Amino acid sequence: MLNLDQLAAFVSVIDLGSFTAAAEKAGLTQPAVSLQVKLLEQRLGVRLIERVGRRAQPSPAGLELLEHARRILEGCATAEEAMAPYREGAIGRVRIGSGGTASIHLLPRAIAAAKKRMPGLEIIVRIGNTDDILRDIEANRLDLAVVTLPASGRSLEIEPFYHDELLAVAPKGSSMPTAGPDAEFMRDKTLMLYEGGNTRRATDNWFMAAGIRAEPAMEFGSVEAIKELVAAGIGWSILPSMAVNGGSSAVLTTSPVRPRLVRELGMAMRRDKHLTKGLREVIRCLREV
Amino acid sequence: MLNLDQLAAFVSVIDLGSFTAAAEKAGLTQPAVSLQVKLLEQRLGVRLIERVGRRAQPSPAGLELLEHARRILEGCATAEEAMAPYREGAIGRVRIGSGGTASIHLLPRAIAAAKKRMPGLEIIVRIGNTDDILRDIEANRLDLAVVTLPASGRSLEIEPFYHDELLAVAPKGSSMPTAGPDAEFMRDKTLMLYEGGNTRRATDNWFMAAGIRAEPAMEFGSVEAIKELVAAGIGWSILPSMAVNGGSSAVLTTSPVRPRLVRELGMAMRRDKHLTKGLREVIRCLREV
DNA sequence: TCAAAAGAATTCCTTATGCATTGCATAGGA
DNA sequence: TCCTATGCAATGCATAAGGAATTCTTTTGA
Repeated sequence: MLNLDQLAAFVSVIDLGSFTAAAEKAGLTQPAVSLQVKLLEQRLGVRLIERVGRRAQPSPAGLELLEHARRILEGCATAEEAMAPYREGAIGRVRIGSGGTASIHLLPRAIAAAKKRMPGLEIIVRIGNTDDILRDIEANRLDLAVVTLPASGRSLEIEPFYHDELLAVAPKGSSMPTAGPDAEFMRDKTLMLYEGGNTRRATDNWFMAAGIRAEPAMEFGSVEAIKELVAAGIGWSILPSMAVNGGSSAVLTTSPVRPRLVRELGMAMRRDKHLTKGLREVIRCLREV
Repeated sequence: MLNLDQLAAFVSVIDLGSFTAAAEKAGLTQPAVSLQVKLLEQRLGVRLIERVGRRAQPSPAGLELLEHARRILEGCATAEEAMAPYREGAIGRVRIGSGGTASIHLLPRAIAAAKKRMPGLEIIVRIGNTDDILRDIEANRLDLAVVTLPASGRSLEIEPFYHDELLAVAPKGSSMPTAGPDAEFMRDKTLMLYEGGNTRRATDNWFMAAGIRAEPAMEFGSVEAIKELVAAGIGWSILPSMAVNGGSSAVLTTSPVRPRLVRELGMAMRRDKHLTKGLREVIRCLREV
């Protein structure tokens, strides 16, 4: 393999016309530079510098190598410069996987905060179900997951960071028990439940605890669609508070259920994940939400 | 100053997806490669490889460095190669790719002529199909290709240099129309055609022009094999004249077909190929064939 | 001003070892 | 029966220490 120090020494000698001068510039002694050039010549099997009289001039081969060498050295400089933004943290990429609800109502805030601190940060959000996302985390196709707990995986590290209460949601003006509706109360309603993995499981368990089996009239994969349906008076639902705490109070009536029902969101990463500046920033912003 | 060994180690690890594999390929131990990459990362102040579980993947920064590194390493290879013609003693080496027929009947003459002028010239011939050879030309694994035209490639320069007529070939003593056999005449014969890319295509077109679809009884990848079969009286064929103009007139009857059918051979090189003395010589001898 | 030789310093590689992840096997629970 | 959990062997990378090789400096000569 060629050696960049040797190439640089060679170029410098030609440019300055002297081994001694090149040595001085490089902070070395003259014999060191002589040796570098000599080794390069040996390596290529070609005489590169004609030591004639006082000035060091390139041989024909040296002349041609000069062009190549300059290009190579310039390429190295360019490469080094290209790395600087990454070092400063001015550039980076964080790939986040998340369920649909969090993507809409929770991530944007965190992402906005992170972007404010690191404007060059590139953030990619992939929406999917928990299993797929965790698989991508394990395969390092994603850097960070935001999922509803519980979640497991031997190579994963999971950090709960947000409690989100599930609320009973009814059309505007519906009568709601003051202590909050319980399972008994809800069973008579036309129920539309969100067909998300852990969120749905939590809901089922809540009914189950009261000895009731949840029998939703409809199941939807989209919280937003359910909100529309409830607002239209089709029926009731139980939805994450983060999804209904926006401007929807004008068309929906919400209340905590009895006993209260909370789902926990967590961040998941590979245990051995290397924390880049950008990733660290995003995690910090998520914790602060 | 950056270090080419480190860059090469880094690229190799990414390409092979493993430190251990890269080490093996480089004839080193795994810790050596780990160290190379680590030093490179320290030097640039950036994480380059995500050691995720069992696989090694490039980080965003690594991905960008990868492009630079490849360019730099290729530049080094080019530079080294450019020095070869200046090297004393070794006159050079020319790597030629060619189809089977040309390799047997055309190249030897040209090579002999070149060797006569430059006795020290080292010549390597690789036989293969046009696609593979052109790919090797583009990748600079070959210096010069001799292929049947048409051939194309963005980075290739192609120079036609030889017209080779395709002849009808029959067992010795077969009656041949004086004006030469046409497609109509040939269709009744037991046909054995050479299964080469452009040569075969030219033959098909010749039949097609007469409104006849070539229906060979057999197809062979070897012209020599077909000659044997024709000589044994199995059937007729249409073969490059260069393949049957040798000592085969004792066992074969040949004739130009009507209308005449000619295939064109060309030389192909990378457009930016540096012409060494040896390469120039070989090209000259090929033109003179 | 450059080249050559000998000793010194540094770099780089190898061996040995530890830690983490992974895949498979076996056992337990819904 | 299927899914989940736990233990074990295997694999791959990181680290540390010793040693080989390279590369530098000093000195001297042309």
